[in-house]
Amino acid sequence: MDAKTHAKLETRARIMRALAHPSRLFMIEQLAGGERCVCELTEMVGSDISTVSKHLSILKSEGIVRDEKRGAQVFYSITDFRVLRFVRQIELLLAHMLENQMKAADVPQSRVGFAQFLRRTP
Amino acid sequence: MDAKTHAKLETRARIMRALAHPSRLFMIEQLAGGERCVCELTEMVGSDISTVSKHLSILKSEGIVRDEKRGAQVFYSITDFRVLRFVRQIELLLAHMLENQMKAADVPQSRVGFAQFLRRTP
DNA sequence: TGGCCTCTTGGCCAATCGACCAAGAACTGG
DNA sequence: CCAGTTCTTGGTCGATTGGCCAAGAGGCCA
Repeated sequence: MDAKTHAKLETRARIMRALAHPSRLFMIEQLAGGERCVCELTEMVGSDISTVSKHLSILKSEGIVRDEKRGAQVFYSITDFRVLRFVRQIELLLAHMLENQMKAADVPQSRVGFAQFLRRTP
Repeated sequence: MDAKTHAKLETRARIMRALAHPSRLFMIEQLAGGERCVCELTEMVGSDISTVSKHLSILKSEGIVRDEKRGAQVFYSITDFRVLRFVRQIELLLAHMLENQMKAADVPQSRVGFAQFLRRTP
């Protein structure tokens, strides 16, 4: 693995890591509906405000969100809504992977459809 | 944040976390070219074989790769190639976010194009 | 069988993460 | 100016991560 390749993968990994936390994903979903100040997000997430602030700074450091100070409040918003499409794709990915697992399981007579499987595992 | 929402986000986050490591992303890229046994991947990554094995088990536990034992070797392969498209999308995302940052920077006379910017920061 | 190869697992350790609290910076309104 | 609100930052602490080594399971072949 040469240095250039490693640098590129390191960058990819940093983005992934920034998105790899439920609270951060939650805030991104909330910001999909428009900008929010830190105290609003704190209320929604339910953690300490300092925790939320740090989560936001992680997202900001990766360029995923942008902040704008207005008075005493700081409003955060999504810089590129494509990131939203990106994180939501995981749902599709999961569905496909589940489907593959079903196939691999080699269910006799294929009596268990994917839809039924999904229904049974909420 | 209700329990159902949290569970869904937790799942998304787990996938992200599994992908949030340079070596794991590297192995996924390598597996794009077809199945590989652990020792081949170890050779490519350059870490200890036990480290590589653990990385693979993380990817496997999230259903991203599949393993098949043949003799003394264990061959890993990608379960759904959509995951490849997914991780590669980060490049596009990054490009768009950089572009946004350029706009936000409010460069006078817009003399610095995005392409030039990219060239200057390898 | 015995030695070799391949891989996984457990143990250990340093580094990082994520939570909260406390302190303080910055703005607002009385 | 002072009190109150909003937010960030530093500190601390337990949990998790990621690396290597050592041990052992399991397959292959002389």
